[in-house]
Amino acid sequence: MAQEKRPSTTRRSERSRTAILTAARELVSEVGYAKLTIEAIAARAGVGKQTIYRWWPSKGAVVFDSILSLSEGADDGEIALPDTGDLEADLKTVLRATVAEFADAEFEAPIRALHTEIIGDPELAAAYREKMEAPMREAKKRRLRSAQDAGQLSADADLDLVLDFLYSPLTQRWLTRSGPLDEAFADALVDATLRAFRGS
Amino acid sequence: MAQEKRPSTTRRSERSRTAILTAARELVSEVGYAKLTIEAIAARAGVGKQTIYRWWPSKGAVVFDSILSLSEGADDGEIALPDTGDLEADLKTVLRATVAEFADAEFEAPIRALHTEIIGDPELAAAYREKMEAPMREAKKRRLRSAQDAGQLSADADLDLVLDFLYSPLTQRWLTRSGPLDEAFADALVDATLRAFRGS
Amino acid sequence: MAQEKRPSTTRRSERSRTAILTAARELVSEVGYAKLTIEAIAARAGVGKQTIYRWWPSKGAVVFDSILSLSEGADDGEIALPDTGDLEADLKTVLRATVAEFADAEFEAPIRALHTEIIGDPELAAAYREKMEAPMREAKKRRLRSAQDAGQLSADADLDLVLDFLYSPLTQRWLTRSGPLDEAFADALVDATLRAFRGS
Amino acid sequence: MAQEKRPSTTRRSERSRTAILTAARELVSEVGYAKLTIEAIAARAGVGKQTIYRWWPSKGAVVFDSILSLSEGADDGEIALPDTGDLEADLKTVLRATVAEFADAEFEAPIRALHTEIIGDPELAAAYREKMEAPMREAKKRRLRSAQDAGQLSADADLDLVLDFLYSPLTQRWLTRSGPLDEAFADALVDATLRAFRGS
DNA sequence: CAGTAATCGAGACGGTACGTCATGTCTTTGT
DNA sequence: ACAAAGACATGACGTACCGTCTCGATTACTG
Repeated sequence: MAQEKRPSTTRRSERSRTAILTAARELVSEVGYAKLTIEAIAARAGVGKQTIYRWWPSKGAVVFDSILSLSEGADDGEIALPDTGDLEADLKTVLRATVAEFADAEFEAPIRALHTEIIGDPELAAAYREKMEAPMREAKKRRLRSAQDAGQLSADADLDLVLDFLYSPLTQRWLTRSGPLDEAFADALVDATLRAFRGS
Repeated sequence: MAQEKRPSTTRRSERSRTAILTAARELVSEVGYAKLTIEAIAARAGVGKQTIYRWWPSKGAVVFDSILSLSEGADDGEIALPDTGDLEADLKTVLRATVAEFADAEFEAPIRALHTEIIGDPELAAAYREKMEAPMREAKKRRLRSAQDAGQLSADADLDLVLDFLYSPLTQRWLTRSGPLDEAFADALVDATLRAFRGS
Repeated sequence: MAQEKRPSTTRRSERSRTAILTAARELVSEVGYAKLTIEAIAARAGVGKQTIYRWWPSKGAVVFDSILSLSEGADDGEIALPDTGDLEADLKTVLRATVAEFADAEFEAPIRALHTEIIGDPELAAAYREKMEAPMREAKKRRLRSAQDAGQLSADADLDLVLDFLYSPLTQRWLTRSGPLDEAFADALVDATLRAFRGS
Repeated sequence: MAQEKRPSTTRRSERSRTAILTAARELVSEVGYAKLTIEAIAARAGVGKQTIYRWWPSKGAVVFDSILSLSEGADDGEIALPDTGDLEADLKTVLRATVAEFADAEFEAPIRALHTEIIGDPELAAAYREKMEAPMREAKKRRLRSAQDAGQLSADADLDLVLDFLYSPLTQRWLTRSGPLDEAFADALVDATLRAFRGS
């Protein structure tokens, strides 16, 4: 819960915390991030506004935690990407899955909201990278390293760069709705990326 | 001015229009997009609020026009990227220039503001693509086509995809501040992209 | 309207002003001054809170004006007390009327509210004296002067002191509910006061 | 301590009680009654809010007790007004003392606060009369009775009315700041009152 | 002298109202 | 006829207190 300043003397109500996070998630989906208000979250959660202000510094932080709380518990263990030995196939599977996620309004709305806020709030951006992006990025790198060991990827490839090539165009299209976001696109990204970083 | 609903009877005060656009640009730089208000723009411009509401549908549209007005007149003629015959060198020149732009707070702030709004406003996003991105994209494609003719780029390369590879990682890093944005990064993007789409 | 800071450029909505004053009067009677809130007044009047804050500096000022507005128009002409030639009878008539007013909850509540605020707000107290008490006090003094001319009251009696004797015990009993407030009391006040200030 | 509902099993912390009363007195003088808050009293007294709510029913009750506690111990014995045999002189002495009290901000502020609350709270008003006013009023009546015995005051004078004449104008002026509150005024009140109730 | 129960400081809680700010519309005034 | 000025109803902001409610930690009576 990087965004919260939890004091040591935690007399905090777990019931309220959960209700707030749930309300935030629901409301983002229903009215969108721009029209989301602290008052509406408080009302929906059956909570005083002060209880939100006491524990979160901003609307963005609440939404951040509301998303984070979805994957709670799961992130204790390490995330693992499929590893069938066939890098191309595995990457296409993963990117197609990402494409599917971006097509699901339920998942998409809160994350889009988060990205809106991230652009203007460096602190929130840092928290996002640390708590949400980093674990996934590490998992992906593990898969790529395995590919390097198998000679499917150049041994000296900059893995961060590889991931940028795979995911940035996807994310960009999703955020700006600048083009079709389908499996063909995902596949094309994998193909081109592998051409660029294939082992000699 | 795609965002404005200019009536046929244009009795519009050019003085006010300019003052509003200038005030908007200044204020975005000074206080950021999130804290930008119509009232502040009107006050700074010495203009009634109604004069803004009469001609622009939203805060985003004003900012959009305020950016657009910077490059006014220039967009009549065609933009042309350098073409020395050396694709790699030319692309690195161009991407390094983009990196430099993103480092200049004066230029960066309003465009960052615009991106914030674009994420949540599909209409504004379309206007952005049509009025601001498309001309640049076309110019870039012309340069790439020239490279295809010269055999420096695969003849069947999807040029939109090539541009995505070149620019998406750059834009993504800039927006999310997720890593250093320097010339080395620009060069690496060019190198990898060319590896992926080099003519056989 | 001593409490309002009416600017010269009065673009003020008379409809709103009246609605606010009426709502204030009603609410004081209904819930009492202590539980009266600006928000409730605004809601009842169908008015934005800002419209109240724009024109009145405090809750007390609104209530003050709401009372004042009752007697509006009437205070242009001079108020006159009955003058039958019989001072004792006339004073008893007037004091009995005051007693009756204090017994009427509709009239009593707002004035009691005003007194609560007056104790703690010297500025409001001054406005009260100037706008509401002074005209009545003058009218009473005129009657007393007529009595002096008729030799029913000592020529050198301090008329302010006479009025204090007549009204202070009445007001005090009313405010603190420290004793019965009836016609007998009113009569006793007149009798004793006349004994003290009767012409030799 | 009429306002407290002291249980038989008094486990109550005398230290806390005193700290609360002292804090209340100080704060009324510092910020005035209207801006006095339970939270501020608790904070200043180094006491939990509940400790106040446990023992007092209202803010007014705390202030009431805070004033009452000043004169603690003294009220066991009977209060006696000076009795030199000269009623006029004695009354002037006493009323001048009252005038002096009202001029002392330290004494005046809490009592003014109390009066504010008394106007709107009949229960508190009753407690005030019983615990604070009654003993003084009795003492004053004893002095007046002594004057009746000495023939300085009409034998059938209503002593409560006499006291109203002496004190109401004084209290009224003090509360509403409607005029100068000086020794001349005190003397004038005594003179007029004695004229009204002098023995034939 | 231990057990136990009420009281204590502390402060989180669901609320209400505060006074301010900005929205987008409407009205007045000056030019 | 416009535009500046700005009042208006609306509604969210973030803060201050309300009175209630846990929390341990004293504390002082009782068994």
